[in-house]
Amino acid sequence: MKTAKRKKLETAGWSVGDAADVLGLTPEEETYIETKLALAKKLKAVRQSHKLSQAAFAKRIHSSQSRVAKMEAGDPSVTIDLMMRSLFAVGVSPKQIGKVFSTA
Amino acid sequence: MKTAKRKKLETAGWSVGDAADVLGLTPEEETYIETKLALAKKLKAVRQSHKLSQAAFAKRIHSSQSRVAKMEAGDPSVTIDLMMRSLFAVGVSPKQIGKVFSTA
DNA sequence: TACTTTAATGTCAGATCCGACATAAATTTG
DNA sequence: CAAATTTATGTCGGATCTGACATTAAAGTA
Repeated sequence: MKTAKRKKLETAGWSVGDAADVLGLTPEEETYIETKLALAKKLKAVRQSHKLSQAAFAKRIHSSQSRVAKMEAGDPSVTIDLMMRSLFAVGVSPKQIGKVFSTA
Repeated sequence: MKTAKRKKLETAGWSVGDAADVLGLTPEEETYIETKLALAKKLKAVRQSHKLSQAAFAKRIHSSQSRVAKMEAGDPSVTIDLMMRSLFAVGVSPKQIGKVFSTA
């Protein structure tokens, strides 16, 4: 099943650059996952730079610890939408997010 | 109601830069909407550059004409997620999308 | 080591989103 | 102008996402 495949891929410890070439994912799926992982990384970096636990960060963005963990893991159950809204909520600008994509 | 307010704002012909200051939206809501409108604009530009009708474009991205119209209008019922996946589906790279954000 | 804090994983009900359809409005074309 | 094409708007069932909770695993501390 496709979702399972994705999950496996995402949680298996791939670094941001290399999710691409592995299994039968379409190019757009690969790109989507890479983008998500790049945002996940940014999210974690921002949280840590504020010296917040996942629980504290969750409170800040009106979410829950478990969902923050899933965001940072690039879990299939979280959307880019939520990640971007979370970044906005802690003051990261679209321009800064743009840089994340340029790196992806 | 908040959603209605958003809809009104988005469909009232605001240009990309100035959704910000109007009604009782939180800064992150404003940023979210601005980002969405920037993506909407990009989506329309890409579609037109390919000389495709919304219907033809929809077929290309496995969606429907009505949803494409809503995407290009920045309708509250569409997410940034869908817009980005649509852009990926027609070959726009994350880097190119990054530029869109830098402009937002 | 035991204790504390933090992070990861699974699940679920309610909320939101999506494609599709119908239909109306607008635009283009002949 | 009328016909054809394209775009806009409203709605809805099914699919997906979200916050919350429970539980476990891991990391830090005394």
